[in-house]
Amino acid sequence: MSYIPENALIVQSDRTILLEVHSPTAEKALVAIAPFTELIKSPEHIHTYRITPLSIWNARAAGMAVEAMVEALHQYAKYPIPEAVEQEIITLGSRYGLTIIERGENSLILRVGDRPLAELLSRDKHVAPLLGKRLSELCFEFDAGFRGLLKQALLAAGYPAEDIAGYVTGDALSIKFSETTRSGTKFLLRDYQQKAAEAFHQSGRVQGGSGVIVLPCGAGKTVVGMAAMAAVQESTLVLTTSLTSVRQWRRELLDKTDLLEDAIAEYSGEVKATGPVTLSTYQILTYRSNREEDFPHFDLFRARSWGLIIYDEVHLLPAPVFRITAELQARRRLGLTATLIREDGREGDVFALIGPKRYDVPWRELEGQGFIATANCSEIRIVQDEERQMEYALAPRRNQFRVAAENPRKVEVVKDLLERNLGHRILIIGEFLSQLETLAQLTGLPLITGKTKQKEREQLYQAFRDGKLAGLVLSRVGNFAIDLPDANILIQVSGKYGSRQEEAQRLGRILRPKSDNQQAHFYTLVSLRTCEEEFARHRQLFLTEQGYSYQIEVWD
DNA sequence: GAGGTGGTAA
DNA sequence: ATGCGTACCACCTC
Repeated sequence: MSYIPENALIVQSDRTILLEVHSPTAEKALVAIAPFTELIKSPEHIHTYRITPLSIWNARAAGMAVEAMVEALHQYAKYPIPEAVEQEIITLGSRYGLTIIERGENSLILRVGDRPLAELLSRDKHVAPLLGKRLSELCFEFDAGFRGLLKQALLAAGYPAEDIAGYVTGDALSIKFSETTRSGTKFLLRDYQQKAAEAFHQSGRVQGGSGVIVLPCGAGKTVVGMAAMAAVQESTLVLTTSLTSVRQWRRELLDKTDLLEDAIAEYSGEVKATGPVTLSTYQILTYRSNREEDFPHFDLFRARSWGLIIYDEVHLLPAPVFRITAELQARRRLGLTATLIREDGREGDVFALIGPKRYDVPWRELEGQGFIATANCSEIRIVQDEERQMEYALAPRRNQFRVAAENPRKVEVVKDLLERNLGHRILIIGEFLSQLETLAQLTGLPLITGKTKQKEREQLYQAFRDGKLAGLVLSRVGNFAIDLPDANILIQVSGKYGSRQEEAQRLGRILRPKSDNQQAHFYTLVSLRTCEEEFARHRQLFLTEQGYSYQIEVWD
């Protein structure tokens, strides 16, 4: 058995790949395998990647040959590659492109690579009903309305289609980036943003595109969306998760492009307008007054001739929107996200209906180039007063978490941290309103909760942005308020059961690059000898998996 | 602008 | 691991 010690990879038969970070060939190995694998975790010494059918097909869609994938593994593997893994890459990888959707004279055509597959598919339970007349041994005609459904069915059958049938031309829209933003600073599209937009616009064999761009939080996904709009030059529908996000898009569009106010419309609960560029939310689209009814706001998709539909945070796209997207396959579609992983496991629908992954950049790389900040994480463990310990011990189990979370001694620690980080931009985030109210009072910082009026929020954000406020106290609104500017210290006084999602979002808050190169710091406060410790362990795991270092301090 | 509904976190 | 209970969002109607 051959063994090459200087190689960085260990390929295992469960389709995971271990990468030894300190190996001399680690960097090259990573570049070689990144296109067809997914990162699972990245603690300090060994990173874990995984090969999945979708990761292989994404690479194929990006033009990577099956042989190149196998070769990458052979070249950098420390031990021989398990036969099964090589076989899987070859069989799955070579399926991509065996089915092609193309434009016929009056309809769409499914072209199949070989006869056995044509027979197989024409008998497939889900594929067959969507196919129309068989034009030849290898070609089937089908109804253009089934384009999305057919791609879903083919993917489910294990033969993802390459769709080169092209797109309709939407209403023309003139949009370009401004050289200077309206706020007066010089605007330059970053290299990776440019590449991402190009990868989208020139992907596949047909000009213009469909697909997903994956970028970490804070890397400027909105800007990439705008670059795609500038490339397409047709009217655009932007779908987002929240109103805040809608407003953010509007602000960014006005700030960085030559679009005028009137060209950008908002379709929301408040205003139902459409324009050459229309911004809306998933929530209004999925609204209906009762379960049997149709979705009244789906008309928005037909309101204009959209040349491009942008799905912001595409990993959160709700199921009904998938359904309508299946009918909109002739429109260009761009998905933006920080992660392709969906909680409901419908990654395949994103692949089939929005499109393959067209571009991504590893977090580390952006960190290295200074586009997102590096973060230090500390956990501060705080002893409870004896009285409090008794209260904790006697509390019914379901209340214990709250007792621990609201440990009054956390206030001292917060005050100390405020002093230690004088002059920094500080956010304090917590779970329980009563605790946050106390904290706000004692620190003299303003509190923002769900009840705070939108207008007041914006004023406070602005004051914080201008440096007139040293810090803000936030309830869970802080998880969503994406327009919070440049903070570099985040203090988490209580959190939900160590929720990973929440942790990631909150961490993302402070990952925007700091002009003065200050390190971002994430503190989380935990009461000693309480259930908070367990949740903390959870979090440590998460942080280290994500490649962040953390320290523990004890406060007593 | 208030108050209700139904969704989400996970 | 899960899920209780709490908090929040965005929609609707009036």
